Amino acid sequence: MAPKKWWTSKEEEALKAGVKEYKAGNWKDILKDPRFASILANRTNIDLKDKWRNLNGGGCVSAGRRKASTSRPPDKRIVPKYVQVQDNDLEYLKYIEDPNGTDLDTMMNFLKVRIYILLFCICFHWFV
Amino acid sequence: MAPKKWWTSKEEEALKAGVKEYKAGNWKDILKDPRFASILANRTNIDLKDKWRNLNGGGCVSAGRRKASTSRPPDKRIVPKYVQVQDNDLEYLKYIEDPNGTDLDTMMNFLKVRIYILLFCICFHWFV
DNA sequence: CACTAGGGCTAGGGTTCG
DNA sequence: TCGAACCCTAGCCCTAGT
Repeated sequence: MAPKKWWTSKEEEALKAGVKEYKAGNWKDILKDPRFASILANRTNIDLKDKWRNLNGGGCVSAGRRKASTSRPPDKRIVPKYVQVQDNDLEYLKYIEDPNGTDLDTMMNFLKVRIYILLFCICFHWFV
Repeated sequence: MAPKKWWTSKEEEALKAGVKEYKAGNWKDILKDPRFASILANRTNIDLKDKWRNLNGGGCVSAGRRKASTSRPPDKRIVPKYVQVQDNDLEYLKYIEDPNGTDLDTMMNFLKVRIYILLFCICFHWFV
């Protein structure tokens, strides 16, 4: 088995746009489109098919049918090893590219930059 | 939820022998082996995997899949809806009580307090 | 050989129950 | 509360059919 390559939002959006353009099933056509080729460079037509299946509830691709989702609603509970992103946190994260989430290190770097800018503004204000 | 079927010693020994033969991760191969098939008749490959995980303290299970490593490296991966806590992030989080993690809002409030303290120290230093 | 549909498999986090 | 057993699903693989 190859190590899992998790789909990024960018890839997911490219796939959705590709399906909108070429319809589901024409995976190779999507891959060959120059608009999506670079984004989906390390995805195969099989990968596209599998991802589309997952996006549609794991059922079959053309006629979706699947039992009701049993997934837990995104409440405020403590999540071991993970920090859950709440809706009201989006304000803090809106400048981070991936809307689906990001690793904490990236977020921390983002916050550091914000702090440095804030400090610079304060210093500038006091000097002039 | 299905009623729990507790593992017998015989099943456990068969699982261990199967892992010795086929390496952990090849659960279906173990089930198909005639030496173990009858003993593990009412266990699925998922059951084998889960049991092996329990036998090994809940950690990583598959050390020898036939084709390649399937385990995803635990670094920097993008996690939709979740922000993974990295080892080098513990520095930021060590003052938060819950060792298992916390929701992002709590962490953000913690960071805000740290920033206010920092600003106060700077102001104090400049005034005196 | 190239491509797609669909079933099957594993890993790993989550959930339930004793 | 804790852990064994079970559930859920993303991503990948395998095979049949065209």
